[in-house]
Amino acid sequence: MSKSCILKHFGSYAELEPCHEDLLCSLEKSPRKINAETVLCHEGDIAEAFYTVLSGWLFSYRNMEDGTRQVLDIFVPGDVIGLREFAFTHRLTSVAALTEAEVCEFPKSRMAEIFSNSVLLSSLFFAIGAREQAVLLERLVNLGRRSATQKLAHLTLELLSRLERTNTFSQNEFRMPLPQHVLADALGLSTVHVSRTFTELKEEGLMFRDNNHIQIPNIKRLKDFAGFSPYYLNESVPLDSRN
Amino acid sequence: MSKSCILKHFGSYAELEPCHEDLLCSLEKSPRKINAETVLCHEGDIAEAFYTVLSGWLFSYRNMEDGTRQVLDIFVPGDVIGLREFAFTHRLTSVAALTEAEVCEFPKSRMAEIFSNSVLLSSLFFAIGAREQAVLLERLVNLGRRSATQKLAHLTLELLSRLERTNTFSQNEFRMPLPQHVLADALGLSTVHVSRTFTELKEEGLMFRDNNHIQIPNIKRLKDFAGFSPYYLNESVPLDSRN
DNA sequence: CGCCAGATTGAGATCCATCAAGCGTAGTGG
DNA sequence: CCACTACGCTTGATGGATCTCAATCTGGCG
Repeated sequence: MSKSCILKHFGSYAELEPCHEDLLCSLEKSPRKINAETVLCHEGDIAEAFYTVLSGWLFSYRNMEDGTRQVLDIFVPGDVIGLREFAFTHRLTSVAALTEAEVCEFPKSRMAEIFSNSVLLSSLFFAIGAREQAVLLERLVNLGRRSATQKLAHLTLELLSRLERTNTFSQNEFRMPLPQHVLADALGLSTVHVSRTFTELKEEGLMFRDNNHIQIPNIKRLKDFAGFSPYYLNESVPLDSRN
Repeated sequence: MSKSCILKHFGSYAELEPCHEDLLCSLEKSPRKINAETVLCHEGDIAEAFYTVLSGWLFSYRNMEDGTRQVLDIFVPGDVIGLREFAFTHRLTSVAALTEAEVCEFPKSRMAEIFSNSVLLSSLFFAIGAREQAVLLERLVNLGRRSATQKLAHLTLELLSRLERTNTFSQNEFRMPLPQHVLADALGLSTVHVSRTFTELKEEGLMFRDNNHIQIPNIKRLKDFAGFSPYYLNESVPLDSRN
């Protein structure tokens, strides 16, 4: 976490040369701390910047008229927040922090520099947008055609898989700082049912949760159960680094 | 439909100059006809090209292990198919035609020409990707937090709104060539329930469907009912056309 | 005329939501 | 140190939305 986390993230897609690293770093302003449970931006705000996540977890959501809420993204270190608002003047969703977090602002207007100076970085940004789409797609499948237990297992596996990209840790346990009501709003369930679903997964021996700590005794068994295949997160076109 | 439909689509986002038009057109191969009900590509195929839709409707889907299916995109003339596979070597979904259709292949590898030759077109492609994300986002909200009647109304309004971008027609009726089982797979419902839902909407006087023909007596009332706001489809940053 | 796919309708079952109560832990103030 | 509170989680009972299975209907088409 010492250097720009975005470099680590981008570097996991393609070999970056110093000129690319300089350009990327020049876009990031100095990091800004956010407390847990605070809102970074509101739906409808003017959208002038992206954010890159240095540390901590955040999530985006939409508040519905009937008082319910839909959680749309969950952001972990290395992610870019708000890329999709490149095409919009206003924020499509609100964003709030789940834990204490650090983000770097990154003015939207400077994308033009990327596009005019580096084909590789243009491709990379485009690829990251494409990957975000793949994640949304998979979540659509999750909401549309899976049971509550599968939904919960699948989302957990997705997050575990995404964390493995930039962090390394024991494969079968990790910290997932999402309270049950956030999971509920991400999966289209009620918080009560999320609780029941966790106990069901526990009784099946598939997954254990204690105070935000997740433990998975047998990853393969859980993946089979949830219908999870990680290729939508990990397989990617190698991009060469000419320019 | 005489000229490239993609020009019309791209032109609706920004003022295109002749050089842009030439570059775009040079990417498109000659159109290819597809019969209704045939598969254009399969999940897992090598993904070497995008397609632009000249005419007709298509959809993308994922077949699940348990025999169910999730429909993920619905494509209408002017749309780009497969942009998100820029970052993947293999197709994430299968794509099939709903009606007789014409598509133009567009080799993925040539995106590099776009990135190196035109900042405007790079921005435009990026913006189109962002807009696709916004559509997926909204569909996530739809699946997660709305009732069956709202889901169906919302999807219909989305398609109507998207058609209005490139076509012009009477605002309160249009042809929507999606059989009920496709709607069911798009909304995470059973076909039986889609049928019931249509009759419910009919009884409420909100929406009528007869043989793929949709009629909406009072658009505003339906939008209120469905929680539909079109800003995620229509509002966009104006991009200037330098370079 | 018969057939087939799409659509409708009915009855019963299932999954999940809602409401309500209770539990445990962390924090707060007296 | 001890109420007191607040929040997240759990558990039970009940109801509702939607699914499944099955039968029927309709329109197009060979």
